[in-house]
Amino acid sequence: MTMNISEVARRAELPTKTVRYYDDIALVKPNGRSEAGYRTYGNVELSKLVFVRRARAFGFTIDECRELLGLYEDEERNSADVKAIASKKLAEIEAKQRELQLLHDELAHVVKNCHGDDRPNCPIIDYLS
Amino acid sequence: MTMNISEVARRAELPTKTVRYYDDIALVKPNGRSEAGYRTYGNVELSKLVFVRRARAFGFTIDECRELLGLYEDEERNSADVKAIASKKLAEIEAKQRELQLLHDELAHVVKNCHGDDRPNCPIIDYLS
DNA sequence: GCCTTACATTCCAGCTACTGGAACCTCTGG
DNA sequence: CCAGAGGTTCCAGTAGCTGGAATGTAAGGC
Repeated sequence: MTMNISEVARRAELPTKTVRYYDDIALVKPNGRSEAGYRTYGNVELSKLVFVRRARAFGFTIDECRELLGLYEDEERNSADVKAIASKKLAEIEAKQRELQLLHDELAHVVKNCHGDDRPNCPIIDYLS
Repeated sequence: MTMNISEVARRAELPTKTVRYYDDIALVKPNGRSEAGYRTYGNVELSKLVFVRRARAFGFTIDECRELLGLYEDEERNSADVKAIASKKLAEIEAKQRELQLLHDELAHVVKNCHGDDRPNCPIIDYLS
């Protein structure tokens, strides 16, 4: 399964520009180049791109993504290290889940309590103050 | 309850630099200035800052935050509009929740399946490929 | 074989959302 | 009155893309 940049980008749900940028900064490298110099990608690279997209969407920095990808790549690293880093990131994600729930609830409150007709003065204003 | 910038920043869990920046771009304005020109903040501004911090942490842009804050502020806007915008954002947040769960599960898989001793070769490598 | 169209390349400029630092002013306690 | 903490503005720099120009290449129709 070998793909050009636009196909891997489409599947990873990332702009091609971003995929090219991730190559430039050596975050996710193509698995090779064609005769003409086109980047080629396989399924492993696709998985990494999807993973990075998700991690980036939740505020992990590029360097943190590098660290997270390292979990999959560095077979030399012993698995106690892997487990320690992954556990730390997992705790961060769980904290993010709780915060996201709070944001969700705040907005749900708006949706639930605004009557949805044309009367002005949404009750959320009192709620916030 | 009136606060200086450092106190409101501490409570909102934002850097003072960022709070000052949000004033500059007119996202969250202080409720006034002291004699000496110090920014002053009340509870409403604090709530807004917390709300913005959460929204920003999940990839909403500054302009989207402006729109979301508008839900609380614009008493002229009829509540059908408010409800429509809030519902749209709520759907986005729910999509983010599902994506975050996927990221969580992927990492949990690492934590669960890496034996956590010093044997190399974490099984996640096979899982990804 | 050539033309068109779509897609690829590099490079460089610009944008968003901060972030650090300099130079300076002000409030507070000893 | 002075030190130190915390406030101000302004300007420069960073992270992570993102758009555009100039150019090269693969694939199907005439």
